[in-house]
Amino acid sequence: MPSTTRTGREESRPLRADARQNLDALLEAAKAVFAESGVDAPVRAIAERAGVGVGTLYRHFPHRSDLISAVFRREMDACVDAADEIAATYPPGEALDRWIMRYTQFVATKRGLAAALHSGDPAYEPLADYFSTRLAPTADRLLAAALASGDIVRTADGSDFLGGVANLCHGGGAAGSAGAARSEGMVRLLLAGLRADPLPATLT
Amino acid sequence: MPSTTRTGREESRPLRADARQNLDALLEAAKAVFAESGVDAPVRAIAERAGVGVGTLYRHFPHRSDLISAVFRREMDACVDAADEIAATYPPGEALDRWIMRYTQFVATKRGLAAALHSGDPAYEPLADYFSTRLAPTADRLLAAALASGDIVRTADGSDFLGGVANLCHGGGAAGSAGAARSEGMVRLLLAGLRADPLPATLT
Amino acid sequence: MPSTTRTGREESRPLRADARQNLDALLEAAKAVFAESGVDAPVRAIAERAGVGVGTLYRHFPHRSDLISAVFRREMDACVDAADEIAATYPPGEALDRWIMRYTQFVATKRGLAAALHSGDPAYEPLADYFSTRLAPTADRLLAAALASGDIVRTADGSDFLGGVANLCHGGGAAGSAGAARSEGMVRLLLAGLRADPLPATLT
Amino acid sequence: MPSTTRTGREESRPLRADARQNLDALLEAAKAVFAESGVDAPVRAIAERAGVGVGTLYRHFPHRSDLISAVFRREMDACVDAADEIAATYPPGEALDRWIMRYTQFVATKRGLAAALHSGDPAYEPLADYFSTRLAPTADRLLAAALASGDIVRTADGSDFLGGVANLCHGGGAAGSAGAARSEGMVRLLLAGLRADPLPATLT
DNA sequence: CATGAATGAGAGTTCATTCAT
DNA sequence: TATGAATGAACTCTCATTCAT
Repeated sequence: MPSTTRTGREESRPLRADARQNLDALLEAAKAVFAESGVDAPVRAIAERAGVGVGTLYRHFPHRSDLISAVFRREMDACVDAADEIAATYPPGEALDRWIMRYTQFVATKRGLAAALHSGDPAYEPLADYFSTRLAPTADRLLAAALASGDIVRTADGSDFLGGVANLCHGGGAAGSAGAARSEGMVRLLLAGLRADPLPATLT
Repeated sequence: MPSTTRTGREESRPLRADARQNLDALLEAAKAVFAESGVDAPVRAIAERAGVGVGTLYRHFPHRSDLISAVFRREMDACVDAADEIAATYPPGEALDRWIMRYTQFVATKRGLAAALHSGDPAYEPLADYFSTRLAPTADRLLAAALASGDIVRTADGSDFLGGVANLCHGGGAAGSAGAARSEGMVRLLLAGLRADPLPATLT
Repeated sequence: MPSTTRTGREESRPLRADARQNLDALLEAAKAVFAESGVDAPVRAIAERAGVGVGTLYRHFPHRSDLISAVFRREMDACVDAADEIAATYPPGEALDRWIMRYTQFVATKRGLAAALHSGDPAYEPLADYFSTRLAPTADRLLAAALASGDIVRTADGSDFLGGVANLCHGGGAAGSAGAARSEGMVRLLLAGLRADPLPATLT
Repeated sequence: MPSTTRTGREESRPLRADARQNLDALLEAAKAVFAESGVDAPVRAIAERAGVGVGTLYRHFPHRSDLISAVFRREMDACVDAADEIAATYPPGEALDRWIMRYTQFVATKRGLAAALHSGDPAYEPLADYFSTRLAPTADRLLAAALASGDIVRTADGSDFLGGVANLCHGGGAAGSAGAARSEGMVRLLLAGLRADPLPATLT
């Protein structure tokens, strides 16, 4: 990998201190701007918020998708990390519920995450891969545990389930607290669906 | 229902035959383009697809929201109309399920519908009103009937429920049939949630 | 002249009654719209105000300049006609002043008249010709009489003088009554200039 | 006076050399285009003439009025500066005449200046203010001096007088040298008006 | 003749991206 | 390396003019 291009994904050598600072500032700024205006927000808004020039942004993140990926990955990591603690603290069913709620917090400020993942744009494949590699298995694990314990009676693909939850949260963020409450209700209903038994033939 | 659907502002004078044709072509084109590229697609793309000049589009639909509203309203009408027949044919629970599935077909190609409804842009209020006036009561009715019959044991606000279903379907359309299958599974799970009993305290 | 094109300028045969009515309505509407929005006002605004379709406007006045000319000519005629009466009633100097003031009324609502006349666009030549043939000689006559009587001590080319007065009135109309008062003061000063004697060498 | 005239909003940081060049090119181009086609000339025409992209124009002058103001202000400054020298060289009456003639040179290529000033558009208030603050007092000063010396026997509001002179010059530029001569004659007549004594009651 | 629907060139404006400094 | 000025494609919208009805 040449030293001139760095996507923020692989780092071949330590960044200079100031470069590191800029990168952090950019990630913070991007997170905030994405939450406010969605992932299609003007590049300039992000650079300004980070206090750097747009050129610097492009140096670190040649494509918009690189920035999006980097931002979301950081938070995916935090979300995944929370799963262990939750699983250790609560019984399987409750752990599932609680982690999903934790996940909704992550997803709440990610306007456009689902759209990006499903856009078909190959630029987002790394992000989708990361999702599949980290978040989906976590969901699978919690689902399996809850099913094994009998806390739920039906399961779903972790990736699909998380995708659904993410979708349910969208618009919710935009519409203020009332929208958030609506979203939460729907997520609860989805979780309830895992406990419904028996099910009419229509839904099988 | 008369066969003439116009710009949303009822006019008393009949349209000229060619104008009527253009209007239909525009609605068809808009529907297709919206499905492909979302409701923010360039105006020109729609006009070109309809085989008319942009001026013609603007004559019929001065604001983008007028076009969006017109397109969506036509299909909302069809969707609502389907409810009566379904309700007359199937027992309440199954009727609910079937109608929701019918609704997912409507929603599948409506990228941006939810975003528009929640955008807060006053231009979309008529559309939101139409949703509240036509679709939401239909859902409420079917939910109430299913609850009364015992086919479901819990209910939800019709508007919220439809919003949730719509959200679950997004991206599904974009990701091809696999995505559609995923969406459908999640919608089924949401419908299952209405049948879950008892529920753990966490989800109450 | 073929019967299919009629510029409003020459009329080879009597117009049908309804055509005549439309033409009058158009001239009235154009006058009003020109006064409000200047001679570059949208064609449609004029047609709508006249209660006719734009096609009708174009039938009578194929070019914008035709309409402008027709409108202005009517009022030029009225203005010229007023000169006789004024000249018969007042001494030469006062007659000049009073007629110029009458002329300012005509010019006040003619935003863009001067611009049109000086645009160099050959389409306005007929209008300029009309101006030279009717208004300018009237001014020349009154100026000559006032000079002969000694009421003024210096004269100017009638066409130039009227052009100057017209220019002085512009912007005045736009700025409301305060602007009109300013314009009037400047016109008075110009008229005063005809009485200044002797003049410093610089101004000769 | 520093040689750097910018967008009208004073900025503390020095412009980059190339930016500075572009800015100058834009001002030159705008001046030329305004003179040729008036202040409503297409933005693109100005950018092209300056050899820059439209984006560059918008960067320096977000609103058309900013560009107009910048162009006109440069020349207003030059015109005002000329007054001191003229006043120091000639007797009051002649100084007035000569400066007004200098002013007509400024105004000759400013199609639309008066219209802009009187448009009522708040965007032009800064320009109008500049006019009132710089040009009008200069005229007032010269008028007062000439009146005090007896070179003229009547005065006028400096702002009104300059406005009148500006109006007299319009169209003059467009109509070539003949038009310019006509305009000049009228301006001389206006200046003569300040010397007319006594005046008939009609003009008082 | 009258109508007004359709056309499409053209104007304004934004913003992703490049690259000179 | 960092900056932000410059670029220009892309988009929205208006309106003069034509022509089918």
